[in-house]
Amino acid sequence: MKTRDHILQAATLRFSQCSYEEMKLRDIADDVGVDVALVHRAFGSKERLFAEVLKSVMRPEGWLDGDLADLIPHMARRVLADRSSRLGTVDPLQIVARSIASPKARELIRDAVLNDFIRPVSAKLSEADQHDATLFTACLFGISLMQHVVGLDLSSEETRPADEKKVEKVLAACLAE
Amino acid sequence: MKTRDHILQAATLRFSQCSYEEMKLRDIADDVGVDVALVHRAFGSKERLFAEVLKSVMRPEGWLDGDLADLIPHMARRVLADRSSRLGTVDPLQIVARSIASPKARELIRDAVLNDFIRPVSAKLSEADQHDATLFTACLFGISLMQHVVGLDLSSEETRPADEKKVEKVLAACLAE
DNA sequence: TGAAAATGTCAACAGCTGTTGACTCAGGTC
DNA sequence: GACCTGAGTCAACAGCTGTTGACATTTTCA
Repeated sequence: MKTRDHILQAATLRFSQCSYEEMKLRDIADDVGVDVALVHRAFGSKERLFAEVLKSVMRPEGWLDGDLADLIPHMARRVLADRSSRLGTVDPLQIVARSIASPKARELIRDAVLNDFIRPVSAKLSEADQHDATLFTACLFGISLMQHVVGLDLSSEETRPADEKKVEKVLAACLAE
Repeated sequence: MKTRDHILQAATLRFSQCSYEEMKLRDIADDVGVDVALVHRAFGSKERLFAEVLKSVMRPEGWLDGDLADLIPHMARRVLADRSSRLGTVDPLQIVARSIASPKARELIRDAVLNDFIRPVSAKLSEADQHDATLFTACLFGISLMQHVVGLDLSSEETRPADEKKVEKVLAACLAE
């Protein structure tokens, strides 16, 4: 595996754990064991590095495959998953949620979310409605943000199944015509 | 009106337009027409200034007054309001949404949201459920974020009434038992 | 009045962090 | 061997921004 790939991998993990501003190139350099200058030069700039991370992570296998009926419970489960079951994994929702307010990252995220999430979801609707798909995405982001970034729990271990059902209902309400 | 109040007012407006990191003390100084040092000293630190803004804005008149049945349409309307109808106004949701990912602001926001929003909403529920109230808050934040920070529209002028109805349904689904 | 406290200014510091230029070194190619 | 290219290191720069100390000015009040 090339060093460049190691850098991308380390950056992806970092960006899913902290915001664009919090994420220092020197942290990645330490993770990989190289100099900061190399991290910078490998992608040209921090901004372009973030763009690469976003690109690689917004098209994962099975992200938006299959049916709407599968998508909703899948997302509900994912978004309520607790920290222990997410160790080491990378969640695109979290990367987006963490850096969405950063001026440098905002436009990149805007485009990625629109093209790689909202539009595909919209296309799955019987009457393709971008407002509905955007509402759906908004709620998903809000939940992910609250749960993983702010740290206010939306679910406890005991009530997990009922909580997932409720989130499914909320998400379904976004897409109902 | 004392200069300190002018500073607080300018800061409130600024924080509702950009994130904690983006908001520079020098901007406020220019707004008010004083030196940066004064802005800093008036509140002790940028962080304490933000805390004051948060405190002053999270207890506005009529924020959470009245019935649950009123709260839902009120929030639906507020969260879909377009830019022109919000000129000069300050929306607590936006202040929170814009800075929620900032490490310095995160804890302050966490406490404020929990104490001044989630708990009061939870108390209004027939069976006070904090998970439900948190889900409600999460969706609200997500929608506000998408609409006002990211800039992806959830509604257009022509479809406004129907869009508000849909958001009401989504919010109601969060609180249904 | 006169002292002291508050209000405010100015300039400079300090720390961080992305970025860049100069250099080294290994490996492949002619 | 000579040359060149790409990977990598090192040190330093540059710009920003919260913060602070020293000083000037106004207000307060005994």
